[in-house]
Amino acid sequence: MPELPEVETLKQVIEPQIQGLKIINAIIKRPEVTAYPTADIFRKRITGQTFMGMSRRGKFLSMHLDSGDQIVLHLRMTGRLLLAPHDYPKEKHTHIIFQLNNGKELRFSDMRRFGRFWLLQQGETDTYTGISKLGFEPFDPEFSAAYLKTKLEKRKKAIKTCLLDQNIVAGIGNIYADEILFAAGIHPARPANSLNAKEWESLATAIPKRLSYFIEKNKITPEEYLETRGQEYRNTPFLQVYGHADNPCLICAAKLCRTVIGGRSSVYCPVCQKQ
DNA sequence: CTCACCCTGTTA
DNA sequence: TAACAGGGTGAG
Repeated sequence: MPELPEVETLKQVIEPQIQGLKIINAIIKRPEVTAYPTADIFRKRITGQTFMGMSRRGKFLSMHLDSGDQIVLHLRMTGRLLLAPHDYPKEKHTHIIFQLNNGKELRFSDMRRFGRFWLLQQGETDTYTGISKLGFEPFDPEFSAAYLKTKLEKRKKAIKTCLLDQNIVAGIGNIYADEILFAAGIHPARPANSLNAKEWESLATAIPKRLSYFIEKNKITPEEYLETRGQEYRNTPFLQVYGHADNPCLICAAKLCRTVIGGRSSVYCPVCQKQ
């Protein structure tokens, strides 16, 4: 489900609601969703701890606890996090329930079970979540056309594949890669080493611009979020190319094309994004 | 690089 | 019934 804007939305909705609440128990129904440590150690260690805040890095979400421990979560394709009253109907595929001291529960559900939790203990070096290998945040002041160019100008891979590489820029997924490349006027299959200076600039501008636009469009109140069960907080009506294959391009009215790049479905305008 | 895989549900 | 789905990893 989530790319950077959705994880950011999730953080903005959930963080103010759990701050200062204590975990009185954790029910881990599917032990495999805790990648590290084991479900039993995970549960014992966090029980009794208090949520201090949340932070996002790329598509990872970290929940900071009072001891300095961090619960790290990656939602992958279909993971969801929902704060609900304890008697609120449970989603199908609910795998972890954090029971809180105000009668509410923070619940993780995930139909495809790809999502993963880690517990980083206070003072421990993170060698397992992958966060330490991530590239710049798109909103990092050091992120720039020069950075992209330096990292990618020798690569022959399709530029879209490079945008999906979390170790270059963190947080871009399949939908927003297409939206970004459309905004930048760059064909998704262009080899990275074929981009010119102007195109690196367009890309470096489009990345934070498009992502912040979608963060804005995704804004949702806690009430709406609960009502839709955390499912529909991506504002698909604002997507310009993804999911619009065969429709007319918003700029030139040419028919949008669909293709597969790096095994991922890709939509682009054959006129605005020349090969 | 491509492909299979981890899973289940939805759509064609 | 099969293809496809917003992610990431590991094998070949």
